[in-house]
Amino acid sequence: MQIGDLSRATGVNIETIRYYERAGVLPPPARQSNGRRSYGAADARRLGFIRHARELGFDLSSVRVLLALQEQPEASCEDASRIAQSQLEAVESRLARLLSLRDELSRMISECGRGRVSECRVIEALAAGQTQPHG
Amino acid sequence: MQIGDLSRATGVNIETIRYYERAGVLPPPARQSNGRRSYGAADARRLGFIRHARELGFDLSSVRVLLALQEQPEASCEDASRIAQSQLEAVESRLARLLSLRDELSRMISECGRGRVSECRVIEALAAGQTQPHG
DNA sequence: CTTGCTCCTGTAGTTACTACAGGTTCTAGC
DNA sequence: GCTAGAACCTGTAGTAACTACAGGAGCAAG
Repeated sequence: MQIGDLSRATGVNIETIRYYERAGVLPPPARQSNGRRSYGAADARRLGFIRHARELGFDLSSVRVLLALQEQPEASCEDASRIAQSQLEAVESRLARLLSLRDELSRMISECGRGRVSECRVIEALAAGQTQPHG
Repeated sequence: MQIGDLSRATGVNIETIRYYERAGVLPPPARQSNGRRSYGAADARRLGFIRHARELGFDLSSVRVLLALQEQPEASCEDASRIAQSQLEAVESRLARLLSLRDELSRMISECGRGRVSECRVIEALAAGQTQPHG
């Protein structure tokens, strides 16, 4: 499998695959006699794992830890669970934040009189925010 | 007001204030005779506006547009409303995505047997994801 | 044998900052 | 007047996770 095939198989950009190799989450693959990268099914599985973890919001350093854990099946599961737990907490706090943003944006839009900017609630809402406390 | 005062007044990092000047969202301020930046109340208001917009998830190019609109009060409100509307849509889609991530993470964690990695549902859940379609 | 595709390396650009190096200026205390 | 230490200045580089491009090589088809 050349890099283009792996890209099509996994939906991951070619440049991103090479980036993952530089970043140390994909091992340097074997090379064909002409110097081109040669991948196998294991690489596709690993890349699929990485892609899914990234889509779940794990950063590459967490992915590295998860991959290392995966390679020692006798190790404890707690590290993986802890990473997922902290990821869940981050997701919960992003959720709470986004919910309040949605409310504020909805309110801004519904209050916009569709008149002149001087009467526009959108800009006023943004300007008003500066006096409110923020955590 | 020197840059440090403005920073304390708005809660925006000094380096970030200088960055905003380079990025063209804060106008280059007057300088004291010693070359130091000198700000007024209008700058603090503008920076508060920028900060609030950034907290709402607007990127700097949207902030630039909103600021430009703000400066021509005779213009139509529709541009501002449209920016807020597209922002709302982005927030809604991020919300939907995060909600499903939360469910998947919760499930992963609750199914983790807290045994060996070989039985770990967290890693398995990530590996399994690769065969599922993603939009 | 030329066109065009895929691949290679290496570097620079992206966003929104943040951090540092190396230098100047101001302020307070002695 | 002198010195220590803030606070400020410019300019550059680092961050994450890519993305894009320059410039060159190999390969397959017509």
